[in-house]
Amino acid sequence: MISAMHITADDLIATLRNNGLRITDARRAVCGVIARSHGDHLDAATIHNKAISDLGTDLDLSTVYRTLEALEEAGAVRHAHLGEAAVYHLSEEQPHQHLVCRVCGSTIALSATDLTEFLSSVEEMTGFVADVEHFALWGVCSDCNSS
Amino acid sequence: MISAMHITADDLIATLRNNGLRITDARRAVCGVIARSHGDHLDAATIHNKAISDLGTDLDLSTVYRTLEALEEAGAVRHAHLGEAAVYHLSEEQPHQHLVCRVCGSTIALSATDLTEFLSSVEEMTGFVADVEHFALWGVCSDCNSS
DNA sequence: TTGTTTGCAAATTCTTTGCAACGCG
DNA sequence: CGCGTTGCAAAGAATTTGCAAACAA
Repeated sequence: MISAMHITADDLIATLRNNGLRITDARRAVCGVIARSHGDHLDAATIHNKAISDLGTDLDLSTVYRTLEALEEAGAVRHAHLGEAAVYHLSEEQPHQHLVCRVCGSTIALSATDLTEFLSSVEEMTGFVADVEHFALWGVCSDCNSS
Repeated sequence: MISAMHITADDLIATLRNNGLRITDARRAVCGVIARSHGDHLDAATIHNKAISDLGTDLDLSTVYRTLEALEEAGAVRHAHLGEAAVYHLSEEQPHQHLVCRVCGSTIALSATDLTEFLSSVEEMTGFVADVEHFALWGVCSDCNSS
């Protein structure tokens, strides 16, 4: 199993191995980038770039996608849609709702505990259990609103 | 101005005209489809197909995109992201949050009045004014949850 | 007429897939 | 060694763009 507090690249690699997958340099690199990303949500292109510079050698973008898919299937990673491209993050991260400003593009993270009441009332009304992480909330931030 | 209760194709066409744009068969057709869509959120491909069958003649998809863009710039139409493709709807529609089930793909609409409390608390905490319409809320519906 | 729109084809962006060569276990 | 992985190149899906011909005003 995985330690709950701080996931390392080795934890992710162990996850892959435990799912019967082989460990390669490419996968080590992607796991390293994700593990270091704590808090950040990175898109495939960014992960790709970081992995290449870590690795020193080239690495195909499709391999990055396939590794992320494997990690997601293993339950260690999830993806969200905050804008154009999908962004990836560790699943153990505390759930939070992203608020993306349509004017300036800035992103605010709102802890899911602040949403508890809202989410239970949604569930009560509809039976729908929401995953706030997956899609951002679009709107206008206070800075852009006041100007 | 536009009547508040029920927007017609002519209203949309008038909006375009008032913005200095010319009225063409293609634009009339797209406006017709949008005006009839009341409540539905249609993607570009669907609007394209409906417009072609209304029109009887062919119509390029890029023209549909350009017309939708013009209507959006004029403020009469907005788009949202509920899944893969963008969906378009009249801006005068009552704001509602879409709940999209990640398992079965079904969509529930939740009126924004049910969200009022939530939205004001978000605004209070962050100054962020949310547009619930733009992104769906992802999750699992009650049917898929119970099975 | 004249500047706007359209159709067409091609480019873009993000993501997925087929396949032969490669390499982990 | 054998089968899972990779790189590469090509396919895809949604959307955008350049351009010459067609058209509204």
